[in-house]
Amino acid sequence: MAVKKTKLDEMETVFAALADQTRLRLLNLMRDEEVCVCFFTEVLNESQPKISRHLAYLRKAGLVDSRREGKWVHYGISDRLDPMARTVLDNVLEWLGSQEVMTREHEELVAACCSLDVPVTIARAPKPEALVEREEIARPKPEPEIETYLL
Amino acid sequence: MAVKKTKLDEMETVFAALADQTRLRLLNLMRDEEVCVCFFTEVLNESQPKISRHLAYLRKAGLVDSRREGKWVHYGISDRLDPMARTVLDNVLEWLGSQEVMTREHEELVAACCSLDVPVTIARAPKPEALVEREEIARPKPEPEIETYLL
DNA sequence: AATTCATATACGTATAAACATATATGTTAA
DNA sequence: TTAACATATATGTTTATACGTATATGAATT
Repeated sequence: MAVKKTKLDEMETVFAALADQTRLRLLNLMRDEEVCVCFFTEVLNESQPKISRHLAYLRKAGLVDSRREGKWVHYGISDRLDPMARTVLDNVLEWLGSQEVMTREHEELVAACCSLDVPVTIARAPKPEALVEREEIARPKPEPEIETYLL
Repeated sequence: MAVKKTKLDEMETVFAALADQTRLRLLNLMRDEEVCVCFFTEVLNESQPKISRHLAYLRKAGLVDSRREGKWVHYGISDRLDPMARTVLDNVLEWLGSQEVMTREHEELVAACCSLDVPVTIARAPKPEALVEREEIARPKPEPEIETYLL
């Protein structure tokens, strides 16, 4: 016997999910696309259980979806949101994006994806595709050309 | 020694304020203009202390302002909101307005302002101006004409 | 000044939520 | 099968929050 969830219930749920700074920071990082848990943990410099718990909260609230890829789990903003919730979430991301501190954290994520010198915890983790592409565009790898020349 | 409030703090505060159904219902009623506390209590059919407490929460969060007029106190949406918060709140009101239950509650407020047969608790309370004007436009009073005719 | 009316706040209780630490669970490699 | 890696969940503690009931506070009337 499922309890019917009203729109007001949904509103309360969505705003409760947004009423926490750690969760806002998580949403900021996954603004462009899904991100692996280990990257959240690394960039936000928070404990793994804490990050995991907040991600679970966001998922239960319906704001994000998760996908497992072997040992790795990715979280991204849900593409099945109620239009109203989607609008509010867009507002949130814009508000976050207007803050230098949040912009900097997102840049740290980008840096973590592009840098070759990263902690072992994320060294082998699957990187967000869009950010990896940015790497290839911004920094063409010199190694392949050198090797080809030697051959 | 005031603690400096960051934008992330403000976001958390705003969304925490929105994360309660009673408070959402209150915002819905004051969407057009300020409303006297007694009308909130009457229309939402909730206890006075409960209403008062939630209004205080909204005021502390900066979403609403209050104004005393003798024995009566009016609450309305603040006109000094951060633009980002304002955008979110506008979308909240739109989300609320899309719900039949919320539309009906707002209509109850209008009815309470226009009806001549109301509980003594709000019979003498100052009515929201915009809604009163709507009364004059929508329902011209027949009594004044009858009285004038008798005279 | 006492009384009435309108609203704010106090008090006690129950529930929810955030957190650090510990541990369980799921996947992969050896 | 065991061990390593990545993530989810359990546990105990602290803090915040919502609520009903009671009371205090502020304004107006008598």
